[in-house]
Amino acid sequence: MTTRSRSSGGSGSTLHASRSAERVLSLLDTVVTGGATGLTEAAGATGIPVSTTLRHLRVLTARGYLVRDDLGRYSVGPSFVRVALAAFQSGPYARLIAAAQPALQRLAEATEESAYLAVRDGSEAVYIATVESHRAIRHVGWVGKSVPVEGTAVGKALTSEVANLGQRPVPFFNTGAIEPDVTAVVAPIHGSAGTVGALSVLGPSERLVGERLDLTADAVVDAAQQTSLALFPR
Amino acid sequence: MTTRSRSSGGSGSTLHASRSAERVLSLLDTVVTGGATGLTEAAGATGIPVSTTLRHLRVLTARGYLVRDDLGRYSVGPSFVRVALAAFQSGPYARLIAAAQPALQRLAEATEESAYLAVRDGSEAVYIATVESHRAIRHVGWVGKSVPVEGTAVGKALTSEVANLGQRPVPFFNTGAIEPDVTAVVAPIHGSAGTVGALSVLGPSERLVGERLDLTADAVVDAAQQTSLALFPR
DNA sequence: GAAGGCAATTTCATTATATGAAAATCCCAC
DNA sequence: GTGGGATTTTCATATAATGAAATTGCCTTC
Repeated sequence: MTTRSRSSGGSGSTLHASRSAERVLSLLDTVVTGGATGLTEAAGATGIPVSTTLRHLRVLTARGYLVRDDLGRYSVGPSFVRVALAAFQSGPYARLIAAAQPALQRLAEATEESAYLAVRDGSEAVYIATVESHRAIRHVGWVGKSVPVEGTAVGKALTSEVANLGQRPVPFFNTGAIEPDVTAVVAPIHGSAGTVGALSVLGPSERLVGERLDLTADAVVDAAQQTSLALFPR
Repeated sequence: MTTRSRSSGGSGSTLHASRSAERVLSLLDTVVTGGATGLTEAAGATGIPVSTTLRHLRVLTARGYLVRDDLGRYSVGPSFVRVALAAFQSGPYARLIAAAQPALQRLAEATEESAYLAVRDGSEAVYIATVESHRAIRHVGWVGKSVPVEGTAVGKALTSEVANLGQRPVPFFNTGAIEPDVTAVVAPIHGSAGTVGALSVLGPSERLVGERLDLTADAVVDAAQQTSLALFPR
C-alpha cells in the first residue's frame, strides 16, 4: 500500500541524512537560479559558513556543474547543462512535454495568449513549457518559475481529483493571485493515477473578459483533454 | 594571475572535500542520464554501497530533484526540471544559445543537414542545442550527449587557439570518429578569451563529399563567424 | 500454499569525514 | 601607503556519514 511509514515526512530522527549532500544541492539551486554568484553571497543566501561553502562550490566546479568566471563568481557549467538536457529527453516529463506541445501551439493560436504547461512540485507548481502569444502585449518568461499551489488557479487544477479518466476536465480561473492584472485560465490534464499536469493560458486581465474568457476556457479544456488522450490512448 | 596552484587537479590532499556531496551528484547524474533507475542498479552504476545509496536517493527525492514511480524506481523530478530550465534562462549559455540560434537555423537550411552547437566540458564536448535537417535521413538526438575532445572534430575546434578576435575561423572535419558513416564539419566560435563554443554540421558520410563538403564547410565557417560577431559586436 | 530469491529497508557500532572559527592572504579603492 | 572586502588556508574537534549485516517485503516458481 501507499502507507508511507508514519511521520517520515520530517527528517529521519535516528537516520543520518547527509548534510553535505543537502547543502551542495542548495548551493547548486541558489547559483543556477540566481545567476552569477560570489562566494560570500552564496554563503549568505544558503546560510552555510563561508569556508564550507567554498569547499562545496569547489566540488561543484570540479564536476563541471558550475564554472568560475574571471571575477571569481560562480555560474552554470557545461556538465549541468548536459544533465539538464538529458532530463528533458529521458525524464517522465519528456513524454508530457511532447504530448502537450501541439496542444500548447493550438491553444496559443486560438486564444492569442501565451499558453503554459505546469506540473506539481510539492506545495508548488512549476511551469515547464510554453508557447507564447504572438501579440505585442503578452505574458512571457514564466518557464522555470514556481508558484504556490495554495490560492492559485494552477494549484487548484493540479490538485483537483479526477473521477474517471475520460471525463471532461473542469476549468479554473484566477486574477491577480501572483501578479496583478494577470488572469489565468487553467485545466487539469488527467492521467491514469490522477492529475499529471495542467495547461494554463495567461494574459492581461482586461483582454480576458466576457465572451473572450468563455472561448478561452473552452479552448483550454479541449487542449487539456486532447493532451490527456495523447498520453493515455484508449 | 591565473596561476592555478599546481597539481590542484587531483583531489585536495589535506583538504577534506565532501564525499557525500560528490556521491549525491554522481547519483543525480546517473539517474537523470539513465532514465528510471532502481536502487540496486544505481548503487551498482556508481559503486556506492546500497544503504548509502538509499540515503542519498532519499535526499534527492525529498528535494524534489528525483521522484519515485510506483515500482520504486527513481527518475527526474519537478524541482530539477525547474532548476534546469532556470539554467537556460540565466546561465552563461543562455547568451550563447540565443546568439547561435539564427546561425543554426540558416545552417540547417543551407546545408540540408542537422546543425549543432557544442561547448567544452573538461575533456569532453557537449552538444547543447540543435536545429535538425528537414530530410528523412538525418542526424538526430545528440543534444545532451557528450563525446571526447580527443580525436574528434568538435574537440579539435573547441581546443583550437584563436590568434586575434575577428579572424576567419578554420573548419575541422572528421568521419566515423564516434559513429561510422557520420561525417562532421565543425568551426569554432571565437570569443574574447579564446574559443567559447563550436558549430557542427553532422550528416551521413555519403552525402557529405566533394563539392557538397566544400559548400558545407563554407557555410559552417560563416555561421560561426556570425555567431561570434553577435556575441562580441565591434 | 510453501519455498526460494531478489530488492528495498533498517539497525547500529565505528571512525573517517565534514565542519567552522580564526588567521592569513589577496585584491582593490582611496 | 592604508583600509576593507572578499577569498583562501589551516587545524582541532566531534558530528555526522558510513557500510556490513540483519530484517522485511514482494514476487515468482514449484
